[in-house]
Amino acid sequence: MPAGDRELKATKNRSIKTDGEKPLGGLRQVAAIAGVSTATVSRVVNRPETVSEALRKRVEMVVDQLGWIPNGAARALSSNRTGAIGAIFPALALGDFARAIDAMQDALAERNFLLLLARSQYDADLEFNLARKMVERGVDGLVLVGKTRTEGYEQFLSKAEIPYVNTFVYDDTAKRPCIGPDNAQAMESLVDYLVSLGHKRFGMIAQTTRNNDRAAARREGVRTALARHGLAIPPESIVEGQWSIEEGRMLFRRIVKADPLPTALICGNSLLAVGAVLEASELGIEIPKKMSIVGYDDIELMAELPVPITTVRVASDEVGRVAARTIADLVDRKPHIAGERIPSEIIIRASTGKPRED
Amino acid sequence: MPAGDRELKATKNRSIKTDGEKPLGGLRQVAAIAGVSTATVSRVVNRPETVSEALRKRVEMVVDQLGWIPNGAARALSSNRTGAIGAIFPALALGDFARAIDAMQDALAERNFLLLLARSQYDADLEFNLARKMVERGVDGLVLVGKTRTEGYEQFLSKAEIPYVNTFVYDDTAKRPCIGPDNAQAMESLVDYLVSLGHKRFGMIAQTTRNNDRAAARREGVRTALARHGLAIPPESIVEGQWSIEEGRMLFRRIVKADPLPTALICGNSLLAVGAVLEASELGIEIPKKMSIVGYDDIELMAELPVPITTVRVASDEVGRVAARTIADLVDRKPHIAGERIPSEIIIRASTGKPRED
DNA sequence: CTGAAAGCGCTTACAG
DNA sequence: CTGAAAGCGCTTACAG
Repeated sequence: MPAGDRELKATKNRSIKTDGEKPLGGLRQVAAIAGVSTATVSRVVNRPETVSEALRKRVEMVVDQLGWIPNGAARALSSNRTGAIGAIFPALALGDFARAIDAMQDALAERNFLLLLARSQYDADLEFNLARKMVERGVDGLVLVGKTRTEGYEQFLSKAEIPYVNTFVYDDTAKRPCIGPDNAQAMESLVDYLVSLGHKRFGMIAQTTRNNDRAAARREGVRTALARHGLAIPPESIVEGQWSIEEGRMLFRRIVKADPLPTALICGNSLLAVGAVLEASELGIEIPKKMSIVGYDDIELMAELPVPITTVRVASDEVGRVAARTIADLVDRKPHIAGERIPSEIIIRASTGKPRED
Repeated sequence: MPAGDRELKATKNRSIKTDGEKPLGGLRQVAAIAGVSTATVSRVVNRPETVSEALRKRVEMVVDQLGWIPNGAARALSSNRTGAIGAIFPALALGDFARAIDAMQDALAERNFLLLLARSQYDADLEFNLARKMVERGVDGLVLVGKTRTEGYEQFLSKAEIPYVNTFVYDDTAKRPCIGPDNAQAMESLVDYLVSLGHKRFGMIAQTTRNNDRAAARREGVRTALARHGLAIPPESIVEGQWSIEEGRMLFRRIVKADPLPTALICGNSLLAVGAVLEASELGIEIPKKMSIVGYDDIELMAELPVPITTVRVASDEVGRVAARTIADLVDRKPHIAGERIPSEIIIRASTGKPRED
């Protein structure tokens, strides 16, 4: 019956049975074999509770037997929902981010979202680009880091009407939910702690603040707290790097050129602190006897070095969990929080102590 | 003209001008404003070279002005292509994987694919699940780690007709392209090197081989090479862990209970090696004078410790780059390689030397 | 080079 | 609880 086949192909295929040579495929085949409408199959898959027990079982059997996997594109096109959340992080392997990502993926899975990750390398253009691609490809929401972006980027996000949250920053005046520590406050506490030990001469190996409002806030926090105590870091005792041990070492060699030497050195992140401590030991500068050193972000290594390093620990897994919950709520149009200040604490280890007397 | 509106809505909307209150939106609106067909707009976006200069410019202006972003779901549904490659890694922050991921994302972007990442925590069920979700959501291809999977998983992949590559393993007999180092061979070389220094008593802090055929191959490589030299590791000198400094420390304490002490200790990965070296220094065991220690996978830290650690360095960025190229070729139905053996080398540092004489 | 129109595989009001 | 059918927003033979 070639003529019949033609017609099947040309008009909408309405046959219930699939005896022809053209396999139906997909949901329609499932419906045909189960002897139900495509609507019913769809309901069984998406809202099984709305379907009678008998039909549900029949359809589920056929689905299993055929190994049918719904076509996500078709589903997304008709439901206007992809089930995916995109997240763009500056880096995936840095301590804080890695912990947040792990927690976020699990939390999103519980809400039945798939997490799609990309890394932007602290490159604003690349981030914008990735966001465009993700939106274009189809994500229901976005998890971003920081709250500072170009106007074009902001406009794009609002024009695309895509929900998003800002992470690793906290700001209760922001338009979008911010979920993160109070970066400035965390550093102020750290400075207060050092001042309470008696330190007056500070140095800093800062993390570059380019495309990084968290680092900028932390730097500002240091400045504020010192000013509150009537202190300041002399220009020659501030250097700037990114995030590697090697850099920490190199910059530490610059720091020790200052005379008088700072008694306390604040490092902008964990790797810079590790580098500084390792270089100090190589130079025979005893830590903390000659100098106290602190970092930011707690990675395992900091606790394991011969001189464990005092640092700020952010509950990054909580950042990930709350971000997941919030973006899922936004997408599901459920009530959601306006933001959350994630706690951070100072982990005191052996790299800090009273200043030397000289 | 409410009746007109009704009709616009009920029948297919064919009006060229968009004066009604219902905005057209999307590609159709672009077409209407530019005064061309939707086919032309689609061509301008996807294959601009097939469209005349004049029309192309006109359409591009409208696209820019409207800020139109194509709907990925619709595009995927009609073109049967999503433009995304999914990658599932056991972890995203481990040295080798992190480097591969970075290189892969960039290489895929050049081929106009978006990389979507997920991490499986060395959990076979979770990985299968993530693969299902990715396929269901829509990816054109998959990058996986290792070559061992359950039959169900294999069947799913072939049934879904989704191209994929295996990474961090090399096997020229495998059905799918394998792109990675020869794990066994790498370890054999490392053992040969240690033997050439004169070592005869070995210990091992192995990485668990559960859901990890790379670790299994490396362990087998150690066994093979030792056997070739008529050597073997006594059971009490083999312990097993995952990948943390803390574990490396703890397991090292088990290793040093053996009598006689091994003169050379092989660690299954970088963090275990770091832990071992740090613990040795804490126990006052001089490295390499009392014991040589080696690791696998070269992370920055290994070069920066007081005693830099000899290890195997895999060109992981090359793994990422070649994997990207291969999966893109597969998806684009271009000629592709059958696999590639990625080079690895032994990086000799201060943690290895001649065995002690006792 | 360009357009008219079918169709990709689902979901979802709507009606019963 | 279930089904018939429209429609989601693109791409792509096909025809000119």
